[in-house]
Amino acid sequence: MPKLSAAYATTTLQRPLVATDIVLFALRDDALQVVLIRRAMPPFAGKWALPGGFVLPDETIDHAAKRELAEETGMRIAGEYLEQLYTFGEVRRDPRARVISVAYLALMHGEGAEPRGGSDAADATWFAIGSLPQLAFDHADIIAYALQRLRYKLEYTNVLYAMLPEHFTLPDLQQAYETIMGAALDKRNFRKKIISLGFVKPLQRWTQPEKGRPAQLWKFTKREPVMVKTFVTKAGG
Amino acid sequence: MPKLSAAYATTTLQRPLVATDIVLFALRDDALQVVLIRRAMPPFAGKWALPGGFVLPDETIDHAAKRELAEETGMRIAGEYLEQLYTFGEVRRDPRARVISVAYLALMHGEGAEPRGGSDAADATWFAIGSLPQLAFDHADIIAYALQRLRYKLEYTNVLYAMLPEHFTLPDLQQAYETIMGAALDKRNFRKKIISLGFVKPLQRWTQPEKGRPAQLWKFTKREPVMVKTFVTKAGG
DNA sequence: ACAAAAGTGTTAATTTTACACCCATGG
DNA sequence: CCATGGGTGTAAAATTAACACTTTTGT
Repeated sequence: MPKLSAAYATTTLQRPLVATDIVLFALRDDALQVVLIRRAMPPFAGKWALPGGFVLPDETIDHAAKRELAEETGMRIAGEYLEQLYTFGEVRRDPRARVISVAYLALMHGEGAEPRGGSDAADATWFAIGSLPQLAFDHADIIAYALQRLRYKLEYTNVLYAMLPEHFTLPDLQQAYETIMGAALDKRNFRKKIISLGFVKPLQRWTQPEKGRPAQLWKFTKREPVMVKTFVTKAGG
Repeated sequence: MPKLSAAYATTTLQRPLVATDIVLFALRDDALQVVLIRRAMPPFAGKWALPGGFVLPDETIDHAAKRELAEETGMRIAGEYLEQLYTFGEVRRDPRARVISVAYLALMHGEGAEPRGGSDAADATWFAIGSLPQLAFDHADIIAYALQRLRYKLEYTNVLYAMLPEHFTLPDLQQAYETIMGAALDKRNFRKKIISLGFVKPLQRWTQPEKGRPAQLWKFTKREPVMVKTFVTKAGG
């Protein structure tokens, strides 16, 4: 194996370290929530933070993200959604050492998904986006960035498949959009739009509500990321 | 300063290293071109690669990107455009060691901007996107990703300000779009669109061409990133 | 029959597309 | 007056936005 350049080798003891932080969102109790852990170790011991940790030498960054999430919260991103967000590299973002963190956006459906602390996490639980505690490091920035990205993605992808159960009603789906976007949508226009995009298809099944008319159940046509076919300006003349 | 956890400290000698690679695009000779360097050192000595290098302990990643670009090519990203793209972390992407690379997208206007080799670069020059040489590492993937990102950005931002001179004609601007998107656009519709977006404003100056009618000069209203005000679904009902 | 929630259609406004000729200049 | 490239408008089509009543069920 060829050696690294002499110039870089001399700085070896102060190289930046590489970590990953995961913003795992789910819809719970009609709110967008994120999993946080209570840090067991300094710095910021006792403070809430995103799950995450250092990337090991023989794993990809994606793998580190999934592993740390599982270790610290018990949550697994299986058929759900995991996407690299951004790499945060301010020099003093971690008081211990120079740590560069590759942040991830993860989505899952949150009903019945209870995190449990583990590893470096004294505790782990969901927080609604609107009532986050004070956070360690630059994790508030990371969450804000993740939320912005999620909102953009809702506009032109089907990523919501990861946040809803396999079968759902259109009012459920609309509720999910509204909760995440923080805005009310017109029911008729919403339905027309979402159906015409082809993201969802109806089942021959209906809910059995205690009150009100039963709602038809739908499913996503694909449970993998699909983009709207925008983004091709037209030719001509 | 608090210490890192014992578990992580034991892996200290094989921590991932952090580098940055820069995809610097410019429009030259009616083509989208990218700066490549010829590697002076192994691995891939003699092969073409993106400019880039390791992140030093006391600099941000953005800074490392600018510094390495300057060292290896002599090019400076001043009032231009620099954006973090994606972090590439496959375990064996660098045969020397575990190297994680934070890739950047940089844009500048390329007329009269001649790179020169330096530092670890035996040579540095522009290549048209359509005729790239064989590339070291996963740099072909990185360029492909950067190109995709640039094309998306053209659709909803004014980033082209970084790739055009301060004053330009609308045919120049259209040509730039077409070159990057790889598609022809209708002249009248293009003008209506770009003007209605408010990205550009006309000057009271005209070109003095050798042939044909003089063209009016325009400038960008803002020489900083601005997004189209899309991305807000409407409320109601 | 009432309360609750689901479902449905039409019109106006806006945006996007298609398309062809006239204008200003230099040689 | 010709060649070259710049500049312009309008109508059709598609998309988006606004908006209110009827249906189904359980009690």
